[in-house]
Amino acid sequence: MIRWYNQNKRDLPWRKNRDPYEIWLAEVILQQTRVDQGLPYFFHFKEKYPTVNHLAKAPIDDVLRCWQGLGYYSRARNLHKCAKTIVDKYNGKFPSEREDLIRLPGIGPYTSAAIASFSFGKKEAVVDGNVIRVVTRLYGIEDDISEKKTLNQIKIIVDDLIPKSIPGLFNQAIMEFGALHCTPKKPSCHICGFLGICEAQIKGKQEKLPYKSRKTKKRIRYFNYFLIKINDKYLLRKREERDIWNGLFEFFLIETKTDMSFDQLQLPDKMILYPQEWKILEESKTYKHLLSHQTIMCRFYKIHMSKEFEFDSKEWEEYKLYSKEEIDSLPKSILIDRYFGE
DNA sequence: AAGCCGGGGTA
DNA sequence: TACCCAGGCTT
Repeated sequence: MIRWYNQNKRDLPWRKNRDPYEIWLAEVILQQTRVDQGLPYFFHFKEKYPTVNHLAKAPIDDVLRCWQGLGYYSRARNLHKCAKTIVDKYNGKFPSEREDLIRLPGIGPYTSAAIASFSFGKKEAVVDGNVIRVVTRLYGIEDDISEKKTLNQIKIIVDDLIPKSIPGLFNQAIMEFGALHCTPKKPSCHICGFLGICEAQIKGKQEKLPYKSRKTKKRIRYFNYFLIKINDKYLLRKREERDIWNGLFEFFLIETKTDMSFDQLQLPDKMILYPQEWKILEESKTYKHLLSHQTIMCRFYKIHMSKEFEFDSKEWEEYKLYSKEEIDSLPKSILIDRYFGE
């Protein structure tokens, strides 16, 4: 495995040194994210926030804006929380023990082992998607990886394999092997050093493993956004409920359970009461925005409002006016950003 | 233990 | 369309 790694490894920036800040930043960015997708974000974060102190001092909206487009935005909020904790409780220095690291926000079983082994040379085995795939194939484990006991079984195997002298190198090697060689589809078995040893390959089951029972079922939601512009400013609010895009900004939203035309929407009372004070200027096409667990069907309506219109009812209280320049600097979903960019 | 949280690449 | 990605948090 290590021989393969030395010959085939990618030249990745966070492998250039053992700085725990860089390792941590890279690992959090790469959670459920491909290296190619995360790479530009890593460079941007490192440039804008050279140390954990810079990151801790930044406003959360700026951090989220830098994170925009990466998804799973709780990662960005926890990244920021963690930076503050490192500065406040650890004097700006990352702890080296896994049991301390795992208590920090956004750092779980994988990331704690990654930082401890890569940065501090600790013998802590990482179990990520790559390791799960490599191990279930090599050992022919057909158990359901949705179950914790299967993951524990994998952990025991890797704990036994990981060498005392070079734990970090081994962790890097097995993950890189999974990412580049032992891939989910069409693994490179024909040129594999484990040919004839790998249980999955011997049985011809390499693409059947790992087996996962859990399937995420999708929910369809209908978003109707109103672009309300007054004196060159737009009405936006920050999403703060337990839902997608927590912490990101959006236009005035009416969500419906079914596909509805504008006439069918339940408009705010003030708009029903004073129909002469507003009108629709434009209706967008329907955008289909795919998330891994939801499908958002979305339409944007440009609404003209008279300057006398009063946003004093409860339905508007979360919303405030922002200039175009301010909106550029605010964190938004890719859906909003794309539409507004047009 | 199960459900939730994004966006993009690939077959 | 379905699955996956250097997972973690909440319930």
